[in-house]
Amino acid sequence: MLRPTTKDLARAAGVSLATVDRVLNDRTGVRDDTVKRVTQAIEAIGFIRNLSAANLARSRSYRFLFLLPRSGDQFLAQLIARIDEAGQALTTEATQIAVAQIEDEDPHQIAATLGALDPQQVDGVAIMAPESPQVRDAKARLTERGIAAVAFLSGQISSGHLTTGSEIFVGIDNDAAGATAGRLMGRFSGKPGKILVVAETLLARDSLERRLGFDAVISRDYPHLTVLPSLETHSDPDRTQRILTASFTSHPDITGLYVLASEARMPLQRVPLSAHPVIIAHERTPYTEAALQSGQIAALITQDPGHLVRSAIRILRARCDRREVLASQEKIRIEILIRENL
Amino acid sequence: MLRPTTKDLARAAGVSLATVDRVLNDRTGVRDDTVKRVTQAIEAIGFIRNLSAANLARSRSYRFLFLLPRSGDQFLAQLIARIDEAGQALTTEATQIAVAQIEDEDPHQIAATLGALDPQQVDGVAIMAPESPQVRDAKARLTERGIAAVAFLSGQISSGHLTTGSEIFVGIDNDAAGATAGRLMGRFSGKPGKILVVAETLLARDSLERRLGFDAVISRDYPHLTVLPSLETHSDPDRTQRILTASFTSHPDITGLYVLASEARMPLQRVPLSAHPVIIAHERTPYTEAALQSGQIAALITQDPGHLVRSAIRILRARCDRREVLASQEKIRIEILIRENL
DNA sequence: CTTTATTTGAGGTACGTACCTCAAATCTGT
DNA sequence: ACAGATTTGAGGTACGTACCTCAAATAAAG
Repeated sequence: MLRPTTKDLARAAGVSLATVDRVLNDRTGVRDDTVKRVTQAIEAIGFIRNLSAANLARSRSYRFLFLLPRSGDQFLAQLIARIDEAGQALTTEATQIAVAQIEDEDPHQIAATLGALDPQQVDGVAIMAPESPQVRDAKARLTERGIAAVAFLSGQISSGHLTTGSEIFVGIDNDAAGATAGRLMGRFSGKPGKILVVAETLLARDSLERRLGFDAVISRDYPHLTVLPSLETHSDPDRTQRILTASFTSHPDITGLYVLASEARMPLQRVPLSAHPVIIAHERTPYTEAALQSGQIAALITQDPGHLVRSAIRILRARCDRREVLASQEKIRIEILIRENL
Repeated sequence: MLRPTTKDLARAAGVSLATVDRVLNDRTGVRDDTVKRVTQAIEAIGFIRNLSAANLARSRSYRFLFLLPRSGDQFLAQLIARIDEAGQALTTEATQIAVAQIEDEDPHQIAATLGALDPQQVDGVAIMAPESPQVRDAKARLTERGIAAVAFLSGQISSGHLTTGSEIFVGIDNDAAGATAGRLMGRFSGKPGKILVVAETLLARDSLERRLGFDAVISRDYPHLTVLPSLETHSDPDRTQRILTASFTSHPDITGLYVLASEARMPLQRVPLSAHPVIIAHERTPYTEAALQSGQIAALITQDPGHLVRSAIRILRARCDRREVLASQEKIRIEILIRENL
């Protein structure tokens, strides 16, 4: 038996096609008990709306926007590449993907950009922006105006939960990611020593959470290792050079280096050749990949940009269709990359 | 501007809708130069066939079959669960998924099952069966009869390639998976010692390849570790008990245990409490997951069953639609699982 | 230049759903 | 029981494509 159609549903509910249509599309002017009869019939015959046909009929298309920061590293470039790729692949399915980049330092501009989005032109937004009251507010108003939204990679209220209320977050649990790095650092480090932690900035919530997860594991299970206070590069080569040289000089017993940020290129180039620390970094980029291949980096903790992008898109589509998402499919894995499983 | 339709295409090519239809659907009775005019117009205006509408019009549905072995462990159970889940999720998209289990020991029965498939009733098959001439033959004939096929998890001609000719394989590179296990074993093992390798059987190609990859890394980079000859459990508890006890007795310096098969439950229960080897196993099951949580297992090398299933389905669909697949999206990752990134 | 074969065009129906209009049926309050 | 409002039904058109038929146009053969 084929899937029941609206016709079958009308017959089963003992109403006309027009009424079925009214119920299915939340139109007014249907008595409550008639609605109930139809919804019961839906259950009874297992009616499932044919979304393809529906989208065809209303000539609907999904227009999604990825709102990304302007300043970015290779990881951001990867993301954009994956977004474009997904956009290509989805033209078949009436889905258009656009990317907009904004200054990440200015919450007001982000909020303004979100506020200026026209529901007539955009159906959903994936927002990669640091959490702030303005942004949260703007996001809430987006939903009111019928634009779907997901927090993309940053901006989550707290780690460890896929959703906070109706908020959806696409990305990994950064605390767990840090713990993963910590565990590997512990297992890879045979002898006692100090561990240097380098970040671009500790203002970013994700870096902070990773550091916390990292410390928790090291201090609990690897007492022979000491984690030094985080160094912040602020994306400044000179500064990076200075603080790293100073650290390696004052701590000759550095046996590990943990790079919190995705931009591992700069710190790694500054590591003295004499020291051979166990290096663990985040995110896969052409540079970190090469460093992993060459043996300079021991392991990478990553999240697959392709998965991130596709997950965000699936969630936005589900939101637009008022469908539930399969949470199990949307959990982004914390991946461990070594030379052998690149 | 919206996506061009067949009407736009007809206008652009200077032909009628009927002719466009003839060209698009490979019907006979169109002059070569007319075909060329249409195909050129397709390029020129960037026409993309609306697959939803096409499938609606021909009321097409995709019916796929997963052919799995009968005898199986928890990993197989996971696979089946994911297949059912995917089937649920895809009812929206006119895709039906069925599972059939056959005796894995008998290539003839597998070939016979494949041969008996009716193109009227099945559009594609994902085959999880050991490689054999009969099966390969039957698979070739499937394609001739218009049924799409992918090798699922086993049966690949050789590792390291996604495709061999037009053959598609869904699964990980087992040699690399073994190498990954080897690298972790090496890094996790501080002091010299012997490593025990346990498999269900070494007749299975995947176990063999994993072992080779494992050995290569250990012998090249970790000379202080010695890998003992593989032990085969043959799924026999008594035998497992016997050979493991014997091994731990005759080699008191066993510092590592590598479990090749997905069924790690039996060997792990037989490891003497006195020994505290670094244990690395394959596949995530309720049992291995618990062992990872408790700290008995140091790391798991896995492939995500959900990804495997969805990849197979995507490939089968693409085959049916005569589309190309995005290779980058279909590469199954070799995942490393530790307690922190479960 | 016919005759025949091949190629093309015009038009229709269908898929399952959305959305519209108008008339008919049913329910309100009095 | 009636006017008025509300609810329902019947029917149509549309989305983009597939697939069918029949006639008209064109090409190849005699």
